[in-house]
Amino acid sequence: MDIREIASRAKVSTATVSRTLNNIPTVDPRLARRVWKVVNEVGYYPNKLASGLVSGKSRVFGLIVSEITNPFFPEIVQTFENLAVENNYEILLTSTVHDPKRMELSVRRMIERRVDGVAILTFGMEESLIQHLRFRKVPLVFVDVGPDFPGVSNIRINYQSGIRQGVQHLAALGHRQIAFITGPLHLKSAQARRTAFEKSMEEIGLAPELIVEGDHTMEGGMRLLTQLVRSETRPTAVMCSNDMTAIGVMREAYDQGIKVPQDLSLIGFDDIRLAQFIIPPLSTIRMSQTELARIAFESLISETERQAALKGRVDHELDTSLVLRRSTARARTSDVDATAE
Amino acid sequence: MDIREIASRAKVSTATVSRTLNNIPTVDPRLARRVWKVVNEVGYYPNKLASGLVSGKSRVFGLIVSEITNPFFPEIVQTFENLAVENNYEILLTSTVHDPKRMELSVRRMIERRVDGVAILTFGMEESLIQHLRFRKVPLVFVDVGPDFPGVSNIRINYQSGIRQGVQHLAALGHRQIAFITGPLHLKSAQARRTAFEKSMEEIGLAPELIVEGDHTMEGGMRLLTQLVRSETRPTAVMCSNDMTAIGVMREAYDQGIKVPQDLSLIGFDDIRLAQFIIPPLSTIRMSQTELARIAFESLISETERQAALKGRVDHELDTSLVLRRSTARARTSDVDATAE
DNA sequence: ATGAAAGCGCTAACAG
DNA sequence: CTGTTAGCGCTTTCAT
Repeated sequence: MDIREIASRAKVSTATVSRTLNNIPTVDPRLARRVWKVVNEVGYYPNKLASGLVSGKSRVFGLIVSEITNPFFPEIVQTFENLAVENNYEILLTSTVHDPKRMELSVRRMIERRVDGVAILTFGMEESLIQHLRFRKVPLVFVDVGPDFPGVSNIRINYQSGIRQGVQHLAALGHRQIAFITGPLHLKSAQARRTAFEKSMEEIGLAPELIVEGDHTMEGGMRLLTQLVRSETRPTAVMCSNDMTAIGVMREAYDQGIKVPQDLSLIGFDDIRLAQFIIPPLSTIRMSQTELARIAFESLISETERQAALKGRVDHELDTSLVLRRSTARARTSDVDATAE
Repeated sequence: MDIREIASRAKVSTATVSRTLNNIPTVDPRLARRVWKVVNEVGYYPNKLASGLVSGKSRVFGLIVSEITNPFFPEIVQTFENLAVENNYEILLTSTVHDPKRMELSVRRMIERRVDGVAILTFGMEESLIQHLRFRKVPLVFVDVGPDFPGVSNIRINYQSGIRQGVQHLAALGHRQIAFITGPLHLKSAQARRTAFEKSMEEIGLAPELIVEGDHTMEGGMRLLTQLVRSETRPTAVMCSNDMTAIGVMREAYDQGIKVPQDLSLIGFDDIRLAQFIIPPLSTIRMSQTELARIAFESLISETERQAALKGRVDHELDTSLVLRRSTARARTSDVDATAE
């Protein structure tokens, strides 16, 4: 069942069938009706491989993530898919699982399928690979780390806004010994979070001294809590570079009989869904995953539909902000007294 | 840059280029080398839309899930993608978000992109939609609910094995009042779990009386724990039809000052990743998501590569089993005494 | 073993 | 506004 068959049954040309299917407004409504009738009767589904081939538009957007099982991503993928459906696109989902080979393969797969744009949400990507995409004029959108080329856009995260709120919240609760567990510092996003923490502390006259390097995993959080708790100046609150780390901290605290939030206040980062489900619900800095996905998708759409002439690199902004749940509490006054006496 | 360009640069025909790229063994190694050399030099990536169009094989498998953000699915999607990469396929991921329109759209999208097979992991799908796929001879694989057509395979979950282990574990711990929170009973999979529970209880001479209908959400779990706790025969242990429900129970128990596992033993179902992260780590019945994905993928591959003649409906089996963590404990002897006196 | 050539199903000029 | 027609880039007979 192909377009010719429909054309002959509806007694029009294939061009007319194509036009009606694509909602070109210039077709005579009477012919259009005839076409739709046949299309519905025979259950005709146009072949997108064929139309993509000839039109040069596949109507597929690539989405490269680091790991689908990383709780940060499902929400993003879902939102991306929702938007794809609304806009009549498909999504080609690919994960790098932190493997350079796999990353290269991702790019190759995108090109072979002739995607119309790709969102790269891996927090880091080799520049040589990007060139492959740019060479083919595929619109690209990155988070934070996009290189400065025409046609590649960036979503700049405002880490400072949320982290400052977190620090000030803790300070307001009477905390002075506030620790920070970073992410892997080879990631720019992890560096940015640490810097934001340092700045926020200094702003209010606190020394950002209790900073330890984590790895954005639960295991890392567990290990580092142990380390922090043994240090000379034991923190009364800890902020983490992501939620999984905070969850590790919470778990280890539980195992050691340290009560969150009574004995230790805790703030995460990202606001993955899981943050609401754990006990106690985790206060965290939200970096909205649905917003992120939406911005990425819209960037791609607008870049795709723009005339080739005025390809630009647009910077988008995404704010972060504190969402309070139940993992923070006032610093123990007894501690303060003890120090005071 | 197309196959003709490569052919002319390598001084061979396009047919030879095509053959070498597809690893057809009959090409002269000397020619093949020439071709590969040019391909690599110019960075040629064959157009899969074109090859799909002519060969009739898109090398895309559809994967329909109910919701990407449902913690049950990310592991499945990741495994599916891993296997796709290994086998040189892409995955067309679609979610129904419990919306019949969206479900219909999913099927349409699959057909329009000419997928070579589709795995339907939505626990329920209208038969009329399935016909669209079957009409086009697209191999299908379902979980539990696949209709009895040639070319559609089924993965049968053995709910009984794991649920029996759970019940017996609880019984061995001295529990007699064991409640069960079901899923939405319009789902066959939820019914099957309840039935398995009833049977397991009866096997050991316990009456499966404390059964309440949930909805597989955390909120449902919270609500139903409240209800159970107020009932005349208050349970000392509860099993849930899925992990999210169990997490809701745990959360509500925490809020009410009921300690898990000391005051209440709890067992979930699925073994989503989250089960390990919550506090205390949740004991649950594992239905391996990676295994499920692997079986689905392999079913599709083998059905795709089979000669059209011998299309069959293969049934696959997936076992479930108890994984013990820290949400169960011995029933309070004081309670038993109290009842005895 | 290799090449020439005929399409796969569709869109987009172009002509009418 | 509609139809004719020339491809899109590739695979696959069919000859050679």
